[in-house]
Amino acid sequence: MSDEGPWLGDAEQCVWRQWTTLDTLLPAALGRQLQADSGLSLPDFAVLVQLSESEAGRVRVSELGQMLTWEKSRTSHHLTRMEKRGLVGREQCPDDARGAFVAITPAGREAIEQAAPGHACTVRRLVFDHLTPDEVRVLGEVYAGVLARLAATEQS
Amino acid sequence: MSDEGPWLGDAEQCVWRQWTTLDTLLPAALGRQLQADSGLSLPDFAVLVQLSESEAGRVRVSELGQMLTWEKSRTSHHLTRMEKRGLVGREQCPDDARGAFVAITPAGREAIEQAAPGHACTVRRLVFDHLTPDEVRVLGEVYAGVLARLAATEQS
DNA sequence: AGCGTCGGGTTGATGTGTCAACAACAGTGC
DNA sequence: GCACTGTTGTTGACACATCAACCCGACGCT
Repeated sequence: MSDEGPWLGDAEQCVWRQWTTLDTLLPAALGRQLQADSGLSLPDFAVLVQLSESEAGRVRVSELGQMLTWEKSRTSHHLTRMEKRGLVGREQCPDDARGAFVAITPAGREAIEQAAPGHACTVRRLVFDHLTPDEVRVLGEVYAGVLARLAATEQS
Repeated sequence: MSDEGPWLGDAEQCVWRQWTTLDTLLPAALGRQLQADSGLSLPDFAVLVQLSESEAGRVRVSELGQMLTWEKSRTSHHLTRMEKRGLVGREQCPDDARGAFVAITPAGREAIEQAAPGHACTVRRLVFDHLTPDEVRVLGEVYAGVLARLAATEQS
């Protein structure tokens, strides 16, 4: 286990393939359900969650990017698409003339309120309903560790 | 836990956000390393792994799609891009005139042999080096369960 | 043979994500 | 005031992913 060569051990190899497969299939399945159910994509949903949880339903664009851990250009592009569909709107920032707010629109709020229960249910059905509290705890610890190492790598 | 409402519990909610964040950051980090190191993308690498592990370095296109759990059009589009860069080649199938083989080229083999150690090392550094065998085991069980439920959902 | 259906694979349109370059403003120091 | 630097956000070009539509050869039927 964890020997010197560059390669992964058998068990690790196996888990890693499951990991990448899941990375392909799970977002695809969740996205299809969400799309069919409410016309939202998974990224749309993530944006609307953050906005609807925020004070006055609006946040600075960069702040939204940090909450989602999205690159700034990804954020900008996606907001442009969502704005075109009337889910969010951009507003000027009084304090900082180069900045901007994104605000959820009534249509956006309605979309997410209609979409959320079904989405949460799908997540539970596919993932959490069959997990023990202990497994959830281990997942949380493992993910926290990987995220910490990622953060350490980024800033170097 | 796992009560009646459609929502996730606190611990589950937290793990789910970690999960989606990881889904954003981990492939991005791995992809950047791979790209900088060898000019390959993560999907390129996945294709080349399958091909280099296959007999004679070639497989049917649909078989490759199944190994990667990719949609057929994704497979086709990606092979077209890789073919343009000389990493793989398409060959006719003698048994079935509508079918096709993909084969790894010498350039493709060289690319993956040069890229693999660094990639494996990054995966170990970010993920596996800090995991106990027990955590790896739990991950495997959890992922297997989710994959099974996904498979069950697909065909319904 | 002729016909209908299925399956393998490609294509085009569109949505999504990344990088590099840029425009515009803020903050600091002179 | 003026340059310098850092930050906010947008844009364009390109890689990647999905869906629906399609082509064409295989297979089964009569």
